[in-house]
Amino acid sequence: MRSRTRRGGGRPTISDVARLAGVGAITVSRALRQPERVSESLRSQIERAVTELGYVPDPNARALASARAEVFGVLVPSLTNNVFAEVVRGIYDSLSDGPFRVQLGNTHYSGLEEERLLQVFLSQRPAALIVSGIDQTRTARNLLEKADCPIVQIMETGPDPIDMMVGFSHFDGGRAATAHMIEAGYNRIGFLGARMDPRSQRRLAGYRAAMEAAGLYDPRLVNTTPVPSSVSLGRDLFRDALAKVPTLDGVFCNNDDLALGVLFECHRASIAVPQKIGISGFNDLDMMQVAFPSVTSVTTHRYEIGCQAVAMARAAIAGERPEERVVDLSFDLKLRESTARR
Amino acid sequence: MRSRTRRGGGRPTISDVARLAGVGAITVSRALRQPERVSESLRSQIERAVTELGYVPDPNARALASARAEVFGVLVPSLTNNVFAEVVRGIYDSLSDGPFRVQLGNTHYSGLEEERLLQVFLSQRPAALIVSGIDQTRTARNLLEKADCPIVQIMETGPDPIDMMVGFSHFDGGRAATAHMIEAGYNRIGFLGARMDPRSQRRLAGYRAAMEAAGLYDPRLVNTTPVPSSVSLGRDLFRDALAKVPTLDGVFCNNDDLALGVLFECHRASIAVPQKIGISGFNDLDMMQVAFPSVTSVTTHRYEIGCQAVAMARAAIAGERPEERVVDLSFDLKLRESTARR
DNA sequence: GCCTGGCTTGGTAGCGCTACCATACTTACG
DNA sequence: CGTAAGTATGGTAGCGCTACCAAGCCAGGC
Repeated sequence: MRSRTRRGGGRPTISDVARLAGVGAITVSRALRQPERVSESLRSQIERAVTELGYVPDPNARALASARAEVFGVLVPSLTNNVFAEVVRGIYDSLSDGPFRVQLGNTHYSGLEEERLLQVFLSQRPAALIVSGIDQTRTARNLLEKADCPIVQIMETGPDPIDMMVGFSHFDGGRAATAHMIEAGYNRIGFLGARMDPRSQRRLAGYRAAMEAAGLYDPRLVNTTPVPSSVSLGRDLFRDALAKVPTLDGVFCNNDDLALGVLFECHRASIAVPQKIGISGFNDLDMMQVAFPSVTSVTTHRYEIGCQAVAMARAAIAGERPEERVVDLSFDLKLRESTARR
Repeated sequence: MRSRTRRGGGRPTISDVARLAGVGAITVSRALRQPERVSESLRSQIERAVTELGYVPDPNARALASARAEVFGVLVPSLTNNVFAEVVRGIYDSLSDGPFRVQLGNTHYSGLEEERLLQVFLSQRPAALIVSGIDQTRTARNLLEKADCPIVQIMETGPDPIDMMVGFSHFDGGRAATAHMIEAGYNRIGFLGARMDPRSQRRLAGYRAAMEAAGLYDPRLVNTTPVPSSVSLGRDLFRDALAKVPTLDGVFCNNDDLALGVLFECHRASIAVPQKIGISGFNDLDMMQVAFPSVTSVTTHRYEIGCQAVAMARAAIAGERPEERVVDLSFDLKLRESTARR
């Protein structure tokens, strides 16, 4: 184990390549990083030597020498939440054609954990940082402002970006879905919310704005819990809501998991959807349009958020900082059977 | 942008700490990595200096000097598949108390991509490697065998581990679910499979074994596609299966997404579950027990697989290589309403 | 013919850390 | 009291790479 033979286990180094190609080490370095700055003939010689030796540059040595690691630090609050999984997938896919690696951190929705991970990430001098949300703690924000690399805040847009932002308005999403339900003829629309992170809070605020605008707001309609979201939680929250407000005729759910739980519970209790109860979700997972009845939801462009964040960061790294520092990718309200009362 | 002021932007180095604490740099290094080898008094002096300067070691310099990065390389075929998301979560959670970072790679179910990522990961000299599946290409296997770090193959068990293994038998899982359906009185049980990666193939083999043992196997019952799994695909495959074999009275689905699609389609087409059609899934996502009717599925201990893989790798790094190199975490068949024909 | 400026190439000196060895000081033992 | 075998600390020499600067070469303009 860990044989620690000095000389790194015999892996070829840049000097080995240089010797074989009959050039200086620095020329090999250049040929690999900026091929256009090396003459055609030397370049092909070097390429041959690289292939022959199976040379792969050591990213650690590279990072140390250049005081910059080819790493994108990515901080998300959850690894299993499909929304963030999609964002992360977008990031990975967008980065796969370049030299950059991804360093993924799971904050578990904790500001403290975010600060800790930021410290760890920053110690590597990443090429860019992508962080979720716009509600960083004071300390985290300070760390980010001092970091000399591009920063992209994702998932939400808002005023006062640290550097760049890609997302959409959760408030508007919540309001649009709720307004649609009101228009569809529902009056006693409950709000079901799990976890209640800042984005959930803003969806709730959007719900409230729509309800108040229609003169329908009633705090007894709001059902939230700090517990993480799940399908079973959706069922439970719905049962509670119905017990508390028997006249309930619709629910706007914080996310699709909850909405699915509501839908199943309606099936089980033989509550007609959309006649007796209307259901709207948030995020528009694939299953929402397959469900029976299909479920109204707010499509969020999460994969695209990941791609866009990477694109902006890469532009900034290349010195072409985008003019628009805040990009709003918006959302689409998908109207489906679950709210088609009339 | 990338100011590249030599001297790394003024971050304190180990020498700064050493100077402030009035000790040698190497003693600081030791105090941080093996505190027990430094005297009480010096240690507290050093700790004070570290705090005062806000010193954070540079992992790149550390990796370069010690020829070993404190990184766990993790290769999974998908980031959005809940199964792997859970595994990855287990890995992250288990690693969060130590010095190790995680380097995650998405192979997109491609052997070639796996080889490429392995090259990239290996160039960092990771502390350990966790790879999904047991069907690595010849090249990938060679790379792994030559890598001088612990290797854990996860998700499946099988003969001939490269180093260590944690998983379960997909064949047995598929057979158990199918056998249960047969016992429950279903005869014309279809197999619905998406993606058909090696693990899906083995679940199919398990299905086939159970069907053949009962004298019920009929190739026309098998419906597979290389297309990635989704709820809508489950619906489509089910429709096809039913069109092809109108006497179909049950389906064993490759995974829960497909099963959910089948369930919704049954609702939509007013096909009674479990009377007319029995449904069994695989993986047991949270929603399966909430669904109406609740859906029989095979619980796989994916979070635990991640934890166990890390535990074994860490033991190996510490020189305490576990005696059992192959750990089978098995599965649980959860019998629910969707197969309760009688 | 000489100088200027652009291009290509190479040498030197680290980046921040740790492996290895050396040194001082201690304790145990004959 | 001398020696062996620890224990605690420090110095030196890199790890493999790149930033910075220097140098050589050519073309073009005076």
